Amino acid sequence: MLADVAREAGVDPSTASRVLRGTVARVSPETRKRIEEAAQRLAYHANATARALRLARTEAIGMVVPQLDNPVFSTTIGGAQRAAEEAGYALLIVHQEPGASTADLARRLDASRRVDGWLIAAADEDAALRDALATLAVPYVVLNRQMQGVPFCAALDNAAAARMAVEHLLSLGHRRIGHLAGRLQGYNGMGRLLGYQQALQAAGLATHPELVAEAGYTVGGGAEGMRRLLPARPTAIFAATLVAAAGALRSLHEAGWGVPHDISLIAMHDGPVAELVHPPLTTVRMPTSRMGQVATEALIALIEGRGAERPAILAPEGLILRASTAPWTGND
Amino acid sequence: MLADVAREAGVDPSTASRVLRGTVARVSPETRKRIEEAAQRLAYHANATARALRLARTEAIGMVVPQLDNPVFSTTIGGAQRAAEEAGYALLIVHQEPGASTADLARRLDASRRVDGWLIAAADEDAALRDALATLAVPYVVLNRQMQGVPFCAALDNAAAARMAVEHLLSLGHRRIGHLAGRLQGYNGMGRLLGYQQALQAAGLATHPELVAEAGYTVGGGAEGMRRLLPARPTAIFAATLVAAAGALRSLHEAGWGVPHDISLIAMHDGPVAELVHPPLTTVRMPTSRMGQVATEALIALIEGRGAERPAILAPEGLILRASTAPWTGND
DNA sequence: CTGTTAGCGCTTTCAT
DNA sequence: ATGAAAGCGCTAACAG
Repeated sequence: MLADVAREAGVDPSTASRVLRGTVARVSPETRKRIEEAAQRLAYHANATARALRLARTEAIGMVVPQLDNPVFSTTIGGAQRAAEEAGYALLIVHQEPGASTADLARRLDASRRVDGWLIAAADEDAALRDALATLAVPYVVLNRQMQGVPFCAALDNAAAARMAVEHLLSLGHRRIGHLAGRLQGYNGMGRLLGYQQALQAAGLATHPELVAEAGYTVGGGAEGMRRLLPARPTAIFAATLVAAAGALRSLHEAGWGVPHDISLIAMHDGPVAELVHPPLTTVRMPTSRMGQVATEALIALIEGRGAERPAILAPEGLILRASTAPWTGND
Repeated sequence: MLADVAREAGVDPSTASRVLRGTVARVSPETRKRIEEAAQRLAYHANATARALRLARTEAIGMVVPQLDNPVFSTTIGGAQRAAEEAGYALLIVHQEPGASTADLARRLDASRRVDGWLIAAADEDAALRDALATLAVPYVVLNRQMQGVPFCAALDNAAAARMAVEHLLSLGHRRIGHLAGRLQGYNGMGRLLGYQQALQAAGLATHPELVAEAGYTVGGGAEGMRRLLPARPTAIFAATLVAAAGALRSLHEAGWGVPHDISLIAMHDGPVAELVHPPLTTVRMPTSRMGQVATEALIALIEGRGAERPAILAPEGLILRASTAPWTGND
């Protein structure tokens, strides 16, 4: 209790508060010293609840995530946590159950004023989400996608990542490059497809519809998509996600195609899974942790009235070369 | 604001509070109705901060986790989140950075009285953790291990899971069964080794030291451990974790041993990774989500003064049969 | 059955 | 430079 510290130092609580909060206070050095020592001795830490009530700021931010066990989100949380802690904020995680509408959940917590702002990492953009965001009483920031009319978004540069992946394959001599796409309706899936097309175009290659299969974000989808791509006889594949790539690996194995001997495979996103499969996957590493950090910093800026900058579209961190890609030597 | 609701309903705030909090209140039905309608109309939700200050309870619990991207922890968080929400508590995640001492982090938050209790999922038990726990001002519960003198622990029944795995291999006719162990000093690694030995013993088989290799919890460790096991010519392996199993798969592949043709492989813990590798792994599924749930319920009981029960040691959920195990047909 | 009163721990004018 | 006083929004005695 502050009162204890004040008593111990022989001053009024208000004076102790001034010192301990580091206000621009005019306090005599001796008094300051006495108070600081007393606080130290009593291991004083301000009661966050009382502060929050008085200041009308909780110094906590909430984060809505659709899945915890997806490395993309868990690393994003890591980045957010670090940035929050850095700025003295606590991070409250709200795991959005598959059923629940994204911000329905948040809304309840929002109304109870437990947090000063929201980080929203929604799986999908839908009208319901938009509506919910509009009713939020506190600032918010959207992660992992851009959305029109949202104060701040932090997203990955999907097109650049896709280009980087495809350019790698091109540099290895591949010309028939297939794409296992994410959801073609979604922000991220769309961006990756676009980058894939841009890279081919820049290399003077035509894009063939039969070289693109929507695989979604599951192993089964990846396996199934790969099977559909096989007849087109690609010599290399750019998979939109690690999970889809793992599925592709399975189909290729079943079909008797050796990786990377018969076909090269590169995936977007890096993570432990890339080293667990055989062969280990060459990937494009994305700054997911940074995305969490950037979003959190922007949110805190918003909360503290320092308006946020424009949306952050984060460039890929680079290629991680492993064993799943190799030069094309065959006669195509 | 409560005052608004009270005004709208033409009553005193205290009366509105009584009704809205569902206190055992003697309030006339009409008054109650007026208040409830007013609250509805104004979309009233109590300010959690003010409540917390008044009640000296935040209705939030904190959870310390060493890693977010480990499926064991992410599913545990999921279970905790559900139980917390069910009981009206918010869940505050504190990601323990590799460097930071487990509860050092918690301690700061603890002193600020942001949470009513702690869920501690520590990676390791050490003296520092014990000391830190002892200084906590609020109740806590330890997950993923048992610790002497801790009010409540929720852990997995490692021995039972190991027995289940080994018994499966035995039932397939295997007799030379190796074990890729976790950390042999750790609670979980030790329990798994014990169960492995128990199952062999129950089957009247001797345990051979050369059939056990400490692999830790990394791919590299698993690969390396498997290499050390090879000379002993096991016909089946029980791996303490999925990650170690994935590493083992790599070594086996490099050594030219076919799975499950030449050797069977079963791992503890089930998760997405089991289906990503080739062949898909047979596993023992563990109730990690339930562990989070049970721990949270016990913590809330502790917080609310209903003393918690004895430690919960959770039995495995069962065998998940995939393609990495097969009957032993060779001449051993 | 309902209103009055006090106070949770802190910060911030406003006085002195 | 420091103290006194008020109040953030809510709940729980205590009165009536």
